[in-house]
Amino acid sequence: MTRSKSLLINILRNEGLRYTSQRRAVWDELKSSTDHRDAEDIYLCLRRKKIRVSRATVYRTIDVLVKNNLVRKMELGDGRALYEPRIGDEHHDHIICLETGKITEFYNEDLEQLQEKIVKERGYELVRHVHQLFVRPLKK
Amino acid sequence: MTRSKSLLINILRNEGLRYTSQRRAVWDELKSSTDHRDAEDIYLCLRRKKIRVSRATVYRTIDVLVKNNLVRKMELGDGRALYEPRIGDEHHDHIICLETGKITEFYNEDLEQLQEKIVKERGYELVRHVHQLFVRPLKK
DNA sequence: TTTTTAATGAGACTCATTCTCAATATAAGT
DNA sequence: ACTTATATTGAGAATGAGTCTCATTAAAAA
Repeated sequence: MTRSKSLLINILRNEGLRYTSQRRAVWDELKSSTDHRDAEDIYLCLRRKKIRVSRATVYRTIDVLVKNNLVRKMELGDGRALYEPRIGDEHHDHIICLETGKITEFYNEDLEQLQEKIVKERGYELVRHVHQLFVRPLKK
Repeated sequence: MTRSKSLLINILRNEGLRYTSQRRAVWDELKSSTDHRDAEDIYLCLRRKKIRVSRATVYRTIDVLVKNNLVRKMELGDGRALYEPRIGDEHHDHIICLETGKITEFYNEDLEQLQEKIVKERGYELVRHVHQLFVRPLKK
């Protein structure tokens, strides 16, 4: 049994959920690439591979994976969301190029601490954050 | 003619758009409060005041106002958006309390500069950014 | 095995938002 | 002012991501 397979089994067990072929397939598909993909893309790729799974199950499974930090959800702000596998990865935010659509990841410790400080000063504790930088290539 | 009325007229002129009672009504409604409100709320408030306007026009008008910086759009990430008037206001981001739903605005110069630095290092120019801190009240 | 209970799939549904297009209103031209 | 040309509007249909329902199917327990 591979490490990531047992990882999935453990997560499902902790959630009181069963280990099914569909859940395995969704997780396998997600971790097959480090791209940022939407649920529809995952669904279509599985169907193309002749794996019987429904959209509902793809959405339901991704929710479980996100909740258990196997997958990171990135909301685009217009109602769409992209997902990427978190195979032992560090937290990061995204730079989205408006011209090319390219998505770059970034992480900055000062920025993280600044956020913590800002909410603490106002009597809050940070649960999660959304931080996206929409950019254009610098003209030379 | 009030300052904000002529402001709207100028914006519409620049966009090659006509000054209509509906567009005036949407802007009047938006600037009547500094709250973060959704398009449906604007629509319903106008209807309650017996102003004849359609949802389509509310959405269309808000888009123009956002494009011209009379209104700030805040995307909640789940497909909904809230709007607030920008009457000579400074840029700010939002802290959203997950328990009470309360929205607090914040602005931090260091954070703004850090963002600029992060994208510049990667050969980009910052166009806009989305930054939301989802929080919980600190337990005493 | 048999039983119990959870998971699945097809498609209906939701909800914010956008689109369509005939009817109407605005601004320009005279 | 009046007419004309064109932009705007409204009602409701359409969209699209995501969720829900519930009869059927599949895991796990007994």
